[in-house]
Amino acid sequence: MGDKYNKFSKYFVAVDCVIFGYEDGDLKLLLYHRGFEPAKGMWSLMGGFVGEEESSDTAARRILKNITGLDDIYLEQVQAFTDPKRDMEGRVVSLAYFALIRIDRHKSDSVRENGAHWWSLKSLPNLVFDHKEMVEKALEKLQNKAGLELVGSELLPDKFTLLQLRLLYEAIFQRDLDPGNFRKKILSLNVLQRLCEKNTTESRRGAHYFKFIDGATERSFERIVKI
Amino acid sequence: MGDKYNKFSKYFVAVDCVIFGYEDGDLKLLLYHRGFEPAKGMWSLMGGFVGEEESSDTAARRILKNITGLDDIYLEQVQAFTDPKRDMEGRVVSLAYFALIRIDRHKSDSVRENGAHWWSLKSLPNLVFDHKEMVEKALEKLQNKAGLELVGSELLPDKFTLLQLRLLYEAIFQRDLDPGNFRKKILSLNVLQRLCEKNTTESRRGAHYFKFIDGATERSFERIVKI
DNA sequence: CCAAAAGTGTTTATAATACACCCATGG
DNA sequence: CCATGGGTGTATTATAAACACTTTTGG
Repeated sequence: MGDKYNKFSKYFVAVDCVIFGYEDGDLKLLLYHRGFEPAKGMWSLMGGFVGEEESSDTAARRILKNITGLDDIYLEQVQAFTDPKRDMEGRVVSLAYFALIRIDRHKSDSVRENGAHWWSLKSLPNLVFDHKEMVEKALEKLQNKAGLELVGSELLPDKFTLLQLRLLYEAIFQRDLDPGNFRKKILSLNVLQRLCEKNTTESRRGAHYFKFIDGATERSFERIVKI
Repeated sequence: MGDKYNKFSKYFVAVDCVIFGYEDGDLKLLLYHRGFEPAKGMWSLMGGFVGEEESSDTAARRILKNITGLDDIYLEQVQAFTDPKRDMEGRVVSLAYFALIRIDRHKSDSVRENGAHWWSLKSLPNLVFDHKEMVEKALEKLQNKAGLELVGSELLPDKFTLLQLRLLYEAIFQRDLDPGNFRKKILSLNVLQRLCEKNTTESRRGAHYFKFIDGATERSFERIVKI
């Protein structure tokens, strides 16, 4: 490489992952207890520095793999955070990502070893630096995505009831949705297949399980939740 | 500052601006002829490196001010481009921004001095590096914004006809819009004020000029163009 | 029996779309 | 007088939202 840019400054470049999971009717975030300075002992997003041979996407995947053991995680860039004073230990430009994780699949022991913990979105602890702002922007992005296509395959188990799917959407949009209208809307997308099996633990009558039809284009081009 | 991060690598951090303008019924991009290596002589977005005391937002504003002489430019971050090989001259992480410029206001002599030129979005030249991808992502963001709130005050002159506004929207969404329906939709937002003056140069009958009502919340919370 | 979710159907309100039609006027 | 955009009105269709009602079953 040449030296054309040598008069300009270089900075650390990090990624921070806003990791969404869904469990017990609650949208959750995977946070960890920082084991190093600065801000040692405080709660923070999962992050790390971008290596010389990798893009930020690759770095984010590497970090998620380390923590959760998962390879095929849905990942989307949120935005860059670049305030010169955002990290008191040095000039760090951080690229926020959001990830969707199926909690039932990830390696929970690896998560625990890393001092990580799932926190309900409704009661987050104080976060270091500008991580709270990252969470807010990531939630906006998630709402945007979920409003245009059916998420769920990235967050729910293989089979799930429409109640579970609706509760997920209510958690994402943080408001109630009409059960009847939601059911009709979702089924009209033709991306779910009803299974014969029923879930009898969450209602007396029992609700059919559904699964995503393989290969059904999830991007339905119809608005699922009006924004 | 400490030395906690010293084992990690540092990279150049740049911003590249996708500068939209509107003129003669055409959505245009301000590009410039690179005067330095690498890729000297090719067309490129306006860009520059982020300084030690500034955020990337500030850097983008500084660059836009240098080129156009304008201070109050609408600016939004698009996304980070981080491929390790995206710039052959060194590891440069670039943050793409999109800007909306009123061509009638900017300092055209300063633009010319910088070797810059307005190109119609319909016939762009080949761009260096990943700048074409930046333009595509920026247009997506612009469509998203324009679909949810009335842009125009950032791109059109102080007074304009509804024909001009519709042509702007058709340029942004790259499809035709029904004149009657567009008019009703726009006027129902109650953010435009009809002036007594008429424009008689673009139609025989003459069309009323409109202007944006000061302080009218532009974010109308109604969808202007369905996506 | 009753509460609670499952599942279906109906009604109303609102928004998107298509398009007809008259107006004004420069060439 | 006529082509062109200005401007208004209306019919049709699609979608969102509200909500009534019936079914099922464990406690």
